[in-house]
Amino acid sequence: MNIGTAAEMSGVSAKTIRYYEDIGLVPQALRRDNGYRHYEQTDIETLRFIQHARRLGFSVGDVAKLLSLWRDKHRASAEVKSLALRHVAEIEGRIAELQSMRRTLVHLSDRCHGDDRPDCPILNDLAGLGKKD
Amino acid sequence: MNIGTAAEMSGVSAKTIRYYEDIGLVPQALRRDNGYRHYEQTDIETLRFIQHARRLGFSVGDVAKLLSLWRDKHRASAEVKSLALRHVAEIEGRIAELQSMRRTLVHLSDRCHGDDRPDCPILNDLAGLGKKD
DNA sequence: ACAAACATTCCAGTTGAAAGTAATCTATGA
DNA sequence: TCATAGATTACTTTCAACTGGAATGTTTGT
Repeated sequence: MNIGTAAEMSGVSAKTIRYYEDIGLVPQALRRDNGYRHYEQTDIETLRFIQHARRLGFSVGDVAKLLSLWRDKHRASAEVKSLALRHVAEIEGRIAELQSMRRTLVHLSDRCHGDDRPDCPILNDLAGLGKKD
Repeated sequence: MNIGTAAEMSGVSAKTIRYYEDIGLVPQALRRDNGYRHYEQTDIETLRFIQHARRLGFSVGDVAKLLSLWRDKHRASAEVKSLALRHVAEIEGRIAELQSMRRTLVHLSDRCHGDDRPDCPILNDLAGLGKKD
């Protein structure tokens, strides 16, 4: 099949498939006589694998590692797990940061009247005038 | 004071202060005879305000709005609150995405032996072979 | 025969928020 | 006096992962 069909079947755009080939994430596709890239079912599976991993937030670099582990039938699952857990830790770090921001903002918003009055704890806090409750 | 001192006192790097001036987030600093930018205590307060808002994840664009609300002594706190709540909603959206990723990854990792065996539910799932429990 | 849909390569641009680099000028302290 | 530190402007580069567009070639359908 051609790249367009591969794109549709994998959920990875044609543009992105070429890009992945470019950066070496996927091997160079075989070419037909007309120069068109040619894809098999196994290529689609690879692209889907990539797509799933990307949706789970793995970086392209991590996806490359996961792909190579996937292809290595003798890999130790420990390696995969460790990569996944490192990623989980990173995600948790980002969540913690965001939650901390959220807590502060919610707290400040709760104490802001949100009406016509100019008095606003949110601005006061940003200005460093926040008083502790 | 010079830009270096202002940077130190505000927590915003000199480079970034110039950048903020460049994009109009802060007004152009007054210049001394030697061409050096000159900062007063009030400028530091502004920079700190910006720094705090940035740390809470507000975009530079939002910070500009917050700054102008801060300067407007007659603003309605409702406007500030609405901006903050919109930002909270955005943060919550990002948190939800990350949590969904995390849940999936933790679930998969839990079922991965993480030893020498090659069998790995994480890779199986990425490959689309995940079985539901 | 001809248009449309699809393919190719190659180069550039996008996003946001800075940080890096270079060349030059000014100030400060031993 | 000279080294060093800090300042200036003006560009360029970074990060990540694509995306857009131009110019051109190929296939498919009517």
